[in-house]
Amino acid sequence: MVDTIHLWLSEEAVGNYNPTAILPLLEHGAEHKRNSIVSFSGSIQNLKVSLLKEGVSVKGSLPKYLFSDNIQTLSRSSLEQSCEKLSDELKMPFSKATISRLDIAQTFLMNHAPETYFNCLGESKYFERLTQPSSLYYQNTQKQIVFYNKIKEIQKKGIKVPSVWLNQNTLRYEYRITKRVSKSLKWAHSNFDDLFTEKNYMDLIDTYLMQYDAIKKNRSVTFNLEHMNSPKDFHNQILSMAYNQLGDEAFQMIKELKHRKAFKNKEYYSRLKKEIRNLTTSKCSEESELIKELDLKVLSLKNNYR
DNA sequence: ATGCTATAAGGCATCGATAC
DNA sequence: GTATCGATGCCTTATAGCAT
Repeated sequence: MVDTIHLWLSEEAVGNYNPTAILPLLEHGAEHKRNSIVSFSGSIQNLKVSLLKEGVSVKGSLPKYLFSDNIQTLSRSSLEQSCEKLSDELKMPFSKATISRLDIAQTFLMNHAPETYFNCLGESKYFERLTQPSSLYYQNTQKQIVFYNKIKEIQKKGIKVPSVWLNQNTLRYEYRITKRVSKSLKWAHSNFDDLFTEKNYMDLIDTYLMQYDAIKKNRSVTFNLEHMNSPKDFHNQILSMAYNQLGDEAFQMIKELKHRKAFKNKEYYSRLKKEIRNLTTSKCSEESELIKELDLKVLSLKNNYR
């Protein structure tokens, strides 16, 4: 579940903080001097560590740190284990470190090539959708959602593909909170040890699933006599087909209308959009097989609670 | 169906500190 | 020195809920 993390442990939280004593514990240790301010940097395994006068910053992937790859995702107990390992190796209490970035991620084995699923994943409120050749991004200033081909990414980095993934379609879905972690999760604070409680761990999974859910899924619309019981149904199906054909264009048009202040009241724009959403997700449209498969696989994470 | 309002979420400006 | 990053508080916007 949890992949990359950024931790900050302030000098007060450490107690007897002495950067020079910790430096020998790091690999590739180096000293930096700028404007007569001295700091140190180095790493333990894959984690990048900076020792500053004000405190310690640690950045990197926790499952890689604990298991040397991020195929496995961290359970709640292994999260706690990674904290103990880190605290042990650096001899500092990292359970009280604050989290400044948190990535929740999972790799799914799919029936088709990862890229084929991108088209079914439409807009998401508050995010800008950006397509790349082998990845799909949703961005705003504090969060990021990414879908990508995990094997391709591994190969790009020149790492050997793990045997369990050979010849598999690996779709990775990541949800990254890059700013204001505690606010985003609605927690009073976001220290490392806040991740270990059952409630919070479940929060992470819920948030991850909710973000997936919030992405509008593109459906295929076909004229369907089954659900046609009134003239209104007929109209609605025709409308729904038209909107489906327009795709995102309809929403762009509403944006433009809004820019021109075309409607009398500001809430009309969101209501119109909601109407369109309802229409295009109604009975007369059909969920694609691809989305059904992805839905099933992502939502099955609920079973991995705890 | 239409209008008003509260709420919640992200954006933006700013500040202080770090990185280069 | 300047560019960048993270935290914070306030502002703006989208939307849901309620009332007409």
